[in-house]
Amino acid sequence: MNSRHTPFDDLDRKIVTALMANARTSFAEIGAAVGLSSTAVKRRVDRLRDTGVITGFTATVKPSALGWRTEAYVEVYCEGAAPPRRLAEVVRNHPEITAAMTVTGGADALLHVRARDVEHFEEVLERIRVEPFIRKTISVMVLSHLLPESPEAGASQPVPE
Amino acid sequence: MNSRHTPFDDLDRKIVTALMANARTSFAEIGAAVGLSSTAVKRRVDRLRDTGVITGFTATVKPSALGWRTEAYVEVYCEGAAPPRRLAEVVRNHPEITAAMTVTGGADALLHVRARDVEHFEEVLERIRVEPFIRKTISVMVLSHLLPESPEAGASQPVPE
DNA sequence: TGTGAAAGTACTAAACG
DNA sequence: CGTTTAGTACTTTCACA
Repeated sequence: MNSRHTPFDDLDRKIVTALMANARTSFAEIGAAVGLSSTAVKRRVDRLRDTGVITGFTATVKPSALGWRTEAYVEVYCEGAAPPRRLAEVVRNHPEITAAMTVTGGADALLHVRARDVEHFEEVLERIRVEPFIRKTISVMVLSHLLPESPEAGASQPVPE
Repeated sequence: MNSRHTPFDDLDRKIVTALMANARTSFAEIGAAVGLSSTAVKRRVDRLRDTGVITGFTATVKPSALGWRTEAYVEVYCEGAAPPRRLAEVVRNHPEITAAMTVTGGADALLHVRARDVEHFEEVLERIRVEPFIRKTISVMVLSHLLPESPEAGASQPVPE
């Protein structure tokens, strides 16, 4: 996971693009497309993983198929100066939070939340609101997607239905 | 891509979880973990792909390593009733938009935008603002992440640095 | 659905330009 | 960095319970 500035050439770009399109493409097939032997491709992929450019390979799944049918963004307003370290701890306590970041604008942080349904979402919101530092939240529910959803594998684990 | 309600048991859940953790795990290894032969695992994975539960396999990449160093959410306000169909067309014209959805609240839509830097982001914003229907935008820049970033492979293609 | 066997591929490491 | 070679492992199809 060495994140130093290693050179990153056109071949690497093409390899990364191929693996993003299909993480199970064989090294030989990638090699044929970029003009390299399969072992050379493997060596580059190993290096891209070591340097932290490629962080993993994941199956992309339709969240609704796993039982996550409700999605929302929650703007979080904190008491006084919000220490990002403490906020990060709070965020990790709630598995339904699939992304969280500090932001510019009126709110201190923005959370992306997935829940089974609206009832579940309300329960998550209540849990978040009683955390220390949290003064106020404003929720924006997602109605429909205008682009095909990106994987977002990290936190969307299957839920029992 | 048949999205019918096919039964989805514990075995399927475990297989999906294993493939989300590592899309290159062999069928034999998954089988050993869930108590199935490799051929049985393959058959289930094939079915999960056919039914649209698993939509693909992708490499997860650190966006900053590909040259995307600026990230923002853009709330979009439209003129009159915003037709989602037309909005979807607009959104597809800008490759920097990595996610887009209609939402509740004051705004009509929320866009997730990635750019190389602030200058590039400003250029994207200007392009979006001159689209028909768009009346106003409010940008929220992402400062830092409180959770490890999820893949989001879809639109983050490598950019030349 | 499950299993095992067999054929074809792919992965990986080693040796070398 | 690149290549080829060679052994091992994985995938895939097929026949069958």
